[in-house]
Amino acid sequence: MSKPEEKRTAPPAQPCCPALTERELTAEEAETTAAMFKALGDPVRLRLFSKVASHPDREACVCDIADVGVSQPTVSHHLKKLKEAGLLVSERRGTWVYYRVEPSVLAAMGTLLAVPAAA
Amino acid sequence: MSKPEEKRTAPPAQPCCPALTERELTAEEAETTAAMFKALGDPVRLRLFSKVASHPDREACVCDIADVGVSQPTVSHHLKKLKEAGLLVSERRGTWVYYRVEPSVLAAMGTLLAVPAAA
DNA sequence: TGTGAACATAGACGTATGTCGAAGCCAGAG
DNA sequence: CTCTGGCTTCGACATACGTCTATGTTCACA
Repeated sequence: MSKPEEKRTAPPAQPCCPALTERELTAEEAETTAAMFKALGDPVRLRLFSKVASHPDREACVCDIADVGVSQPTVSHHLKKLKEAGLLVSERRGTWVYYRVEPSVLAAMGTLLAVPAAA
Repeated sequence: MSKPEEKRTAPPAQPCCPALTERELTAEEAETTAAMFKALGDPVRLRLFSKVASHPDREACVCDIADVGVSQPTVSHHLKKLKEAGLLVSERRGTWVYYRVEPSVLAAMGTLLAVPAAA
């Protein structure tokens, strides 16, 4: 524990993987992808994400979404996690900070869960 | 039509939700839905799930998927979690136990992440 | 320049989670 | 019945996680 490990703030948002039903994921793919699912795996984070995602232009000021039943620092903490997972990006505009969803990542996850018509 | 359902600690997520971009989730919806994402939020579990999902007929014997770098009891533990989340169902056939994906749940999650063309 | 508002960071604390080895259960073969 | 192989459960442990309060930082405006 010596060097400050830097967390990814840039989206890994590649066409990361095929549909889960197509072929099994490699250990590496699983690591990356699981991180995204994990980010949405908390009720508070999921609500925050859906609040941002359902806002006009899919972006929202923190002050507009902060009412989720936990303290303000906790909200900030969760938004940071979502950002680190590449699901949101943030931008400061004067007094306020806006969070916006990364559509490519959303699409990638959708693809991952796509289930072919074959039954 | 209706067959005896097995016990789950997490309720089925059939009617669970609209797309995340459509409207914000209620606290209750978020709770249910987050549980599913959480289940896929671990690399080992995600690999196990993709192994089952990519097998013929989307089902596989434990012995076919157990090679994910952790001990066998740990594999069993993770499969149980996936089952509790409603993502897999299991069935014993003689000596072996088979796990199968629940397609409806997969589809529900896909819908959740669907991104409208609203750009 | 000072003050207040909006967010972020730091540190602490209790609980949940992932992992293992050992032991238990169940079904098939002798 | 006994033995053996496949899988689950049990008990224990270290770490990660979510939450809080207190404190920082950055901006707008008088």
